[in-house]
Amino acid sequence: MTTPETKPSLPAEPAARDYKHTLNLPRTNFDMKANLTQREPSILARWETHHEYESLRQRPHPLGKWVLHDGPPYANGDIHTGHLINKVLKDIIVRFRNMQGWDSPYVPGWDCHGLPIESAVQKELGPKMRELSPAQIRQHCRDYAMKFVRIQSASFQRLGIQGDFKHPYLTLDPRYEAGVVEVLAELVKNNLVYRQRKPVHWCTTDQTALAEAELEYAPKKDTSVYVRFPLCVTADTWPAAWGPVPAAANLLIWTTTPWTLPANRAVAAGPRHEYVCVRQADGGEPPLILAAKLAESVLQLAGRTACQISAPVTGADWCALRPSYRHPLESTRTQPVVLADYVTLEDGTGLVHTAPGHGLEDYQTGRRENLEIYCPVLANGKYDDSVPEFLRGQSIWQANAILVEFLQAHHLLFHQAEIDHSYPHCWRCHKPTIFRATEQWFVRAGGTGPLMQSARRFVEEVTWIPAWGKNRIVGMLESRPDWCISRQRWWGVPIPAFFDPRGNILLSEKSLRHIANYFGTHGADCWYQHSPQQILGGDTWIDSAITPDGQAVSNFTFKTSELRQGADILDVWFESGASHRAVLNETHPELGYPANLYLEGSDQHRGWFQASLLEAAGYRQEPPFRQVLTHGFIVDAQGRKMSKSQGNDIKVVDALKENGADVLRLWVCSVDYQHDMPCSKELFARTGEAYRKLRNTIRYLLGNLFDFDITRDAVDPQPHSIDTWMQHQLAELQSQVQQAYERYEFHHVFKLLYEFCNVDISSIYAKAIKDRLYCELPGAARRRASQTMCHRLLITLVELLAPVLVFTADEAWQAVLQLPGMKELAGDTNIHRRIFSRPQPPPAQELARHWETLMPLIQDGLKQLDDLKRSIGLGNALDAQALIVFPAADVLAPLMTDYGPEIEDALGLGFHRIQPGDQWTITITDTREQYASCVRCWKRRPDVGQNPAYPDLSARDAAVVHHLVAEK
RNA sequence: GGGCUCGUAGCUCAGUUGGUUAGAGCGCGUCACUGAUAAUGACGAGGUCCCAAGUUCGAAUCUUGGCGAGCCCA
Repeated sequence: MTTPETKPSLPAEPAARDYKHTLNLPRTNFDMKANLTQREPSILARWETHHEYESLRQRPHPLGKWVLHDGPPYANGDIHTGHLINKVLKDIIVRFRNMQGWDSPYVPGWDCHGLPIESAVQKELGPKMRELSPAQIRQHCRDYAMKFVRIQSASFQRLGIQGDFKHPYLTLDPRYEAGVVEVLAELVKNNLVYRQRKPVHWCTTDQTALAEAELEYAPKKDTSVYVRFPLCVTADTWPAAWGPVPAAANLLIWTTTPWTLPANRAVAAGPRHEYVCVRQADGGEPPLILAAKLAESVLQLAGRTACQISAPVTGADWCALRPSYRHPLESTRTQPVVLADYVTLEDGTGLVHTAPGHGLEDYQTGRRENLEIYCPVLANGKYDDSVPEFLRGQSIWQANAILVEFLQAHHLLFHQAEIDHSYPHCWRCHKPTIFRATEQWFVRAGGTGPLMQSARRFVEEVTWIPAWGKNRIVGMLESRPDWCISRQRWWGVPIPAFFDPRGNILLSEKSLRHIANYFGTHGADCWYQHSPQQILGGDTWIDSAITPDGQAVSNFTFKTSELRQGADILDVWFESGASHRAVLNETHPELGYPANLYLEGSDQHRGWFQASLLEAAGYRQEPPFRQVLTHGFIVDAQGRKMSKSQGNDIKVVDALKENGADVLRLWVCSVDYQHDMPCSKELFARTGEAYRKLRNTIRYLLGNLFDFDITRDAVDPQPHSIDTWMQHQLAELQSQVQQAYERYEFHHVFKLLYEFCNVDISSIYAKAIKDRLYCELPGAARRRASQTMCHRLLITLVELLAPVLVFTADEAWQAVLQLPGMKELAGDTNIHRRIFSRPQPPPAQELARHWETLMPLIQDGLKQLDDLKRSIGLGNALDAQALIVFPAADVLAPLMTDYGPEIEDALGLGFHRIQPGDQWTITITDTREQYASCVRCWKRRPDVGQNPAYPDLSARDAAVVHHLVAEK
């Protein structure tokens, strides 16, 4: 192809060459080489200067509003392949919705608070951090977050993501923070928030709560003890299978943390495990109760032998009798044996010492069984005064030895051993951590409460794609406990509770609404800088109060000068889960509640989807989203997860530099995102090849339209032509691609378009129309009809590819606008502001059916051509002819004078003959010895030289050239 | 250990309610063209449908059990 600017003026050469100038060879400025890495940034710059996003918003939207609400990525680190898949999928959706005629805005967001940022800042600051005030620490965190918002925003835009990047939503925006507190106010209003003790990881050296991410696991030596807990033996709690009711018996438990024994409040048994009563050889000792499977090994460990083991009873059957025991350290306390699913028989005795104040599972059992969440350990790791006297004021680390001594003295110690196990340590001081119950804020989200009921109803009202997403979230809701929303950190939205010196707490709907307003103006930082008087705006505040024992009191008068602010912040999931309020209603009210779609990785069933659903269920009548679409995770070429430590991760920034955004976007489009997606450099390279095919197809179409003015030259296809076949294929394609978009099946979009370019256009159609495009008179109806089809193909392809290949479609559209007549007709100077063209009416079904007869014939012809190539070295199909035999009675028989030339061209032959007969056959023969070759069209046919004025031309070419000469 | 999910040519994907010899495109190999030219066309070779057992006249498809992988929990 030559570009329009460069018309080579060849020197006078042999006559054969001269005819080349009489051909209509393709011309275009649209380069074969994409050069995406250079071209894309300049296209972005043009969109920016022309305010394309804003002008898209102002375009007419016949279908109304359709909102995809962005889940906020965490403002930490460069973008990775997870961002790539997520953001590109979102962008494809938003763009095709806009092109369908919806008003589909996109407001990107960032999750800016939370531990990872606080930790990163802590690492940067080092020991210096301890000298900083909370407000100063928060400022560092803010700077850190904003830096990565900028970095990620630039990367997203470089990927061609279109949206309101000038006005993103940020969870550290004061108005967002206000929205979060508003949601809290709604939940408080509906009595869904309470305060209670719960065990958290605790460092007794730093005297602080720790998050899971702040723990380092290291080997630790501990004393493990097997302890006798005296069973309360009664006839109706003693299973018959265990034989005669003894005078006394002991439960045998095992623990590696003897210091938690004072806080024991239950013993847990597994419902399906079997328990037995073991009577020992040395008669004096009361029988022991433990799991049947472990009985022998435990006795052996202690060097004992059993003389009699009873029949077994399952934990469930046993607990149905409501057995109880006496606390080993306080014999007046009677405590229950309860069931718990997590009891295993891997080690221990199958009976688990349960201290709800010192373990998460224990805590959950405690909540379920209404046990006291008892934690006698102070922040510094020493016992308080509620424990037996010999332990008071002792450090728990020393208490182990004291307790072992005590147990031994009271015949409660069955056996002890030293063990070496992996144990959590504080990442700062590297000392062992403990679980310690502290006061935390909760949302009543678990169980069967009203919030859960509402959440379950919401789940039914939402369309989950894929459908199993619903199962997944239902499963999670079913098993979830109440939601602990407080964290003992700095970087987040404070839980704005005030405490008076007597422990009364101010956290009411009224106070929260007031504070939300205050945060909205001053930002949540004011919590650490302003006094309660300033915040509450007066000397007294009359409101409901929560008393130290958890009761609600109304009309309580707080003296603001006496109040101090609580130090807890909200769980970041609560923050992002509030975006349906903070963004859809507060910071970007143009979006509106609810959103049509949330789209995130499948991990968000537990994360953002659930947080959003639960919060909305606490005070809304309608779920925050109508559809939820999930995608899988990126894995490497072997299907393993990507991780920096394994070194198999792909850097998006590098991949961008190597391939360009459109290739990465095409890759996202080409994979079935509902499952895991393998990703590697090689796969990007492969996608690059597919990209080039799409690009070249567009280039071919453009090149053949250089002299075609759609407003003047359009000609409907002749019914019995390959154009009509193409029109049928195109109509089919449009309907299938539209359907695939609507169903979010983008890999089908890709496959449909790619195969269409490869097969329908490149292999069949483009080949068949070459002769008429190149050799006929420019204005010949046959040529114009094919150009008309090329034009339709071009517009349709560019439109259908536009949501995916955003840069290439833009570039192609600019070339389309340069075609004759297009500027006036198209109107839209930007493809991305267009609404999909309505499909041309498909041709009559019978015409399509004709080609079902002809295509196999063409296939057969190709095979014969290949055979001739091998057997007699026939190189060019133009040196061959076809004899087409058709059944005389076939419906196609009268049409064969039309279809004959179409078959000739579809096979790229020089000549053909048609002949009635019994059945369809095609016979290809070599004509090199038979006919002369036309020097213009290279077809070898009998009519070459027919016109004496042009002895080296075929009849058609002679006529064309004659006409061209006459025109001059 | 539990919940959800996946496993079909080298790659990306189709395979309807079980039904002939499991398909497509790309890639690969060979050839052709040199007027889509760092492009294009043709032909060809590629599969233990992850494995095993079961149901059935018949299984890629249904059941069970493994193996491998991912996400979320414990």
